[in-house]
Amino acid sequence: MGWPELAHVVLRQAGYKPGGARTAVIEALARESCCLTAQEIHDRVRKRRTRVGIASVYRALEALAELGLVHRLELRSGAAHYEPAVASGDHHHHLVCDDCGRIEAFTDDRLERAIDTVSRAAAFRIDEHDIVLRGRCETCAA
Amino acid sequence: MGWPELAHVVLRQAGYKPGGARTAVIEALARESCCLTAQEIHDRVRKRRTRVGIASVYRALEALAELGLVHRLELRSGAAHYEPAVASGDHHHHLVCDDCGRIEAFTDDRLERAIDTVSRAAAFRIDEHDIVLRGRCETCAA
DNA sequence: ATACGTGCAAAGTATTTGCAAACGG
DNA sequence: CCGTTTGCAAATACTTTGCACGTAT
Repeated sequence: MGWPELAHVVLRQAGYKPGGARTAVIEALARESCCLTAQEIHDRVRKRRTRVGIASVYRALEALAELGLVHRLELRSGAAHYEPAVASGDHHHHLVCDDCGRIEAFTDDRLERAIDTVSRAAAFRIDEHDIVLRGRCETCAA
Repeated sequence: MGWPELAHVVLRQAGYKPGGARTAVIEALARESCCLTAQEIHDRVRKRRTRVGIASVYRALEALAELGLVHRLELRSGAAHYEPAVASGDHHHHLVCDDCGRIEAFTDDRLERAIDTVSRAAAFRIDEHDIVLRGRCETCAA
């Protein structure tokens, strides 16, 4: 089962009824699986379906984030970024260029294990983690 | 040399002239070294010095962040949080309760080493990293 | 004297909310 | 039918900016 199907199942189980706007948001997220802002999602959705309000995009993203289906990232660019939260496999984190804003994904097992250990030892019941490395990309460093 | 003194030296070297508002912001940050919002800093500064504009607080924080003297954290609470960036020693990260918003600091050497390794291997020239673990605090988990 | 720092008010931007109409079961 | 979802517009919250005045060198 792909992520969009999973999203629909989980939403239904949580008592949400299917609606055009939310479905379109899910499809847009599935199509480009990394770091879209609400505006970017809105733009993409509008290309396929006219008359979609940005408020509906925000509402859809809020519901999806609440259910753990999308991951919300604060990358300091002013607007939040959203991406599908995949159960396992391509769990990743981000590099951000402070100069040009370029965003790149990376994965690292050792880092992940260290995070797991800390999470288990913590007083909080941890169920999510955000890691962002900042600096300059190859181009901007030159 | 403590952090406030360091901040003044670095600011002067960068061409900034001393001014009352910025000095007050530095003192406020030094007094409570973890996670204050611009509003909270403004409130604290006003208790000691009347007639300080929130704009000056933001301007001071921007200058300090630019010079690497304060660390800016996006914790999803709506407002950004700021804290002194200490060279070494008590470099730390944060646990955030998604329910009540409680913020707690933690440190972990193994995690830090893993981050260092990833940073060195990355294509970007990394000079900063943000790590946030999210979940429920002891109280809210119950 | 000159340029930078500051307070205030206004503007800007991302996000949320209220409400009536459209929609789906 | 009935409650949920949606689009639109207005409201909100945080942050930035413009400008005249104060302040330090």
